[in-house]
Amino acid sequence: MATSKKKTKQSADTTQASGASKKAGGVRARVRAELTAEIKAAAGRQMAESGASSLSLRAIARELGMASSAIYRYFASRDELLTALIIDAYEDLADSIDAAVAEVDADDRHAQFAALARALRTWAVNNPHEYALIYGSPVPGYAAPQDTIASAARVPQALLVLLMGGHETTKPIPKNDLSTSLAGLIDYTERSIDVEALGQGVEVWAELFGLISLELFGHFTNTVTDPELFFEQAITRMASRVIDTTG
Amino acid sequence: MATSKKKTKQSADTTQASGASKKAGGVRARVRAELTAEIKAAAGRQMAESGASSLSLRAIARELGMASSAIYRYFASRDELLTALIIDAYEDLADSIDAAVAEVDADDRHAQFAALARALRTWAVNNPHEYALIYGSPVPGYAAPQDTIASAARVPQALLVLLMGGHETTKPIPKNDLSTSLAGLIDYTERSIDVEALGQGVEVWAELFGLISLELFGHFTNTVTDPELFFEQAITRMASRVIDTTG
DNA sequence: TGTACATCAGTGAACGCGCGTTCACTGATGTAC
DNA sequence: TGTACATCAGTGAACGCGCGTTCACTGATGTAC
Repeated sequence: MATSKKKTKQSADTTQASGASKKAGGVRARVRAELTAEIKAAAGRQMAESGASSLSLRAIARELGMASSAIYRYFASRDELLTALIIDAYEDLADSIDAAVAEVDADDRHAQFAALARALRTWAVNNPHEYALIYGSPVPGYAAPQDTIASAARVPQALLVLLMGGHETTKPIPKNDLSTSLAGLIDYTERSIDVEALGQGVEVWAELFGLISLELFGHFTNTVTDPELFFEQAITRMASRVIDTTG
Repeated sequence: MATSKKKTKQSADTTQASGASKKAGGVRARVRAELTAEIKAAAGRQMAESGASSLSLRAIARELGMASSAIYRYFASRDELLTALIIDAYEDLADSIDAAVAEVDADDRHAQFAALARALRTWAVNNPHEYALIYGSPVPGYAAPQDTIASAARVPQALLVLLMGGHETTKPIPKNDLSTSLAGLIDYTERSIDVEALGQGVEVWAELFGLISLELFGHFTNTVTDPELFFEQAITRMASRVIDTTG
């Protein structure tokens, strides 16, 4: 709006990247979507080689055989590309988990939890750099914008749904330390879940990420010899904690 | 040894950084140790601002008011400095934990575990970048050398000692999935600990790091409203798991 | 205690590199009449 | 169906930056006799 209009035609050039084309079905729009995907794919490949923080727009352009400046037709900046990758990672992980849980008998909640846990670890092992991108140390100088939050929430949401299945309540939320520390979560679930069960859920959630992070980031080397096997056994114990709790 | 000796005097220049001075008590050696510490301190300050992966020798030199090449009298490369920082972080954390545990009655193992857990989280909260450096996603392009392993081991060692106190055994190790997955750890403890207890120990260990990582890396925002309070409650439950198990 | 020599810390210039981002441009594709 | 114009994708040069590392050097500090 308040942009300077010194030059005649091309003054709107700068903010071009973010806006999609008008007609969703148009040829141009389709080609644009394809190239956007290709850029993200190349970025993913690069991340797999040297990690998220050394992701370089120039290297991506090189790989795709285009001028480095051309990337700016698709992403306004390196940060915007990073954001897109983060969202994609969350969405991909959430899709994997949802699909795995959906394949299991809805009544067998132990099995559902096991499916969830396995899907989480499998995705992490197969996409270690994407995992590090979203659950490892934050990329320096990058601040995740609001856009990522909705996608990020989809992942724990899957466990929350599981909890809801067995620990619904209409009782008033007790006023204690647990309800204080989990205030945000309690609001998020619209006060429909037993607080003790919610607490166990968060603990198990943490253990899942702890197990996966310790494994992926190399802290199980020479001690936990077979992390997959250990994970499998931990699943059983975690399932008990998260399913069998009584509020 | 096989280095080219084109020039007369200074040919041994290159490998100067790693070798300490001869006399430990000499003035030069003391000054050298001080400056080494100052470099590491500056590096720490820089890390606190922008993370470990953007650590720059030039920036450190600038902060200390010296030529960037002078750093090479103290550290042979950026990687060597990183290694030193990693070792320092492990050592500092292990010292904190050991000190905290030592302050508690040796017979009260619940209290000992609580002290350990609290010391771990407190250190992490106070040194978030050091924590990320050692327990977050690995710094791209950096491979931790053997030197770090001994220091790294000191941290879980503290929990192991706690476990040994209550779950010593001379029974033969059973041949099952658990003993297979934990083979490395079992060897490390010289087969003197109950395997079930060891498994619980690893799980609790993972939960501790999961809780801290999720908190520090921003995944508790808006859900776990008071992470410290929640951690405190989780400690009690984790202590039961790790102390009260019977093999 | 004094002198000759070796060692060491620190300098400043330079090499070679890669990066994000901007800019004015050319040509192709779409749109309105 | 054809023409005029606006939009868009992509180019290539350039700006300005910071980085790790090497090198030949100067001067100060330590060591051996």
